[in-house]
Amino acid sequence: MSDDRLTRAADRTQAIMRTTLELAQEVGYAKLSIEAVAARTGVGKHTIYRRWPSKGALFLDAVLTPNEPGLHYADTGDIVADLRQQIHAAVDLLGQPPLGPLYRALVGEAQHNPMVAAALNERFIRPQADRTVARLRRAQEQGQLSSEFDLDVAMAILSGPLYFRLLITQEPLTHEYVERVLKVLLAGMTPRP
Amino acid sequence: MSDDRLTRAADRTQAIMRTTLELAQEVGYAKLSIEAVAARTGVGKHTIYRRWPSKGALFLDAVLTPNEPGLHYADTGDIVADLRQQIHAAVDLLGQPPLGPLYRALVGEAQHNPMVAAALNERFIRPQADRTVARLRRAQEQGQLSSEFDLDVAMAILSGPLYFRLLITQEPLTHEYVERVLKVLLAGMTPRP
DNA sequence: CTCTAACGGCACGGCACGTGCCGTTGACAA
DNA sequence: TTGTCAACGGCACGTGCCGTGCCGTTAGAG
Repeated sequence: MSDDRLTRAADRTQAIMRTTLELAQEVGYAKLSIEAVAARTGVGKHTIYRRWPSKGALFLDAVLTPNEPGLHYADTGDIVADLRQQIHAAVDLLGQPPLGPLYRALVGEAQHNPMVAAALNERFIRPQADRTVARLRRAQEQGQLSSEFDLDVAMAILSGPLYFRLLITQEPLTHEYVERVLKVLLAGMTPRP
Repeated sequence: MSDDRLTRAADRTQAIMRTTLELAQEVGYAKLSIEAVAARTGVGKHTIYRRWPSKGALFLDAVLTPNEPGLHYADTGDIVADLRQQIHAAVDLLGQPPLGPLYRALVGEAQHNPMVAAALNERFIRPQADRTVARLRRAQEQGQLSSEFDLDVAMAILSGPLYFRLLITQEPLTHEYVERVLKVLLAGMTPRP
């Protein structure tokens, strides 16, 4: 079996990513070192550098891999209910530990490291945004939204204030807050006669 | 004159901050080192550490000090015109070099360093947000906005999508984009009978 | 004419980086 | 069964920057 080789390698990869998340939660991303990850995992530094080119790339993989499928996105036929469900799920996921602080650090690293920024976009941001816009488009085609309504901007208004709180003002993300955002968005969203 | 002492010290402070911005633009914030700033400024490292406790604090000061007054905020009596003027000024300031990339790096650092996050909030984010909400409140009192309209959320909808583009999707900040955001916001903003 | 604080220059120990080398392990092919 | 080979853990190395001492100098303050 050649599977054993691959399985052993995959196991090590998983173990390294687990240790990375552990250490990041204990000391913070800024003080995280590949040296420490290697030591705690019981692995040579080469084994890490063979898989990831930088601390940022390792951290990105460690944070995103367990959340790869992204947020669940229902289509119940009711666009308001679906948007509400989705934005509350985002608050639950990003607004609290464990993922919240890790995700904040990941976005922070993306500001310094273009490779991390690109990968974060492709693996998490864009798929999520695309699903939101697609759902909005279906609603628009069914006449639940005004036909001139700007779907891309609507998506940005759903996400932007959430990220603004998470990254800029650093106030807690609450369900009450996103509900207020949703309310204002809906005021400009419903079809006009 | 004791002024000479203070003047010399202030001159050195200015020179260090100038060099910091220079080097940050040349090599990026990630590769910026206090050692290099000291060397290029022709200054001992102590002289820097005496003024700032960390690279992050130095960078914050270097970026914000020249932009301390914040964005100009007119009150022409027309709330729509004022919001439009203000958000376009934000695009001009943050959407392009030199400040754009520096500001992105600053927000990134704030995700790893609570002191930087707090100072960024107090010196730039909150004053700006407060001015926006205050302007909205005046408009509301004058009946230009519905009395139940959520002013804090309106501010977040003005800022959030802008930061979302700047930090997350990293698409260029354009006047056309913020104009679309404004249009959607206004749809939920006007008074209802 | 001292006194003193801030200074530039230099050296230091410490840490993490990224990269070599070496001996070992274990799956696979001959 | 034996030989091959890639991945591995362990170790050491040179490098860069950290933050902090010390030392001699400089230029106002008293």
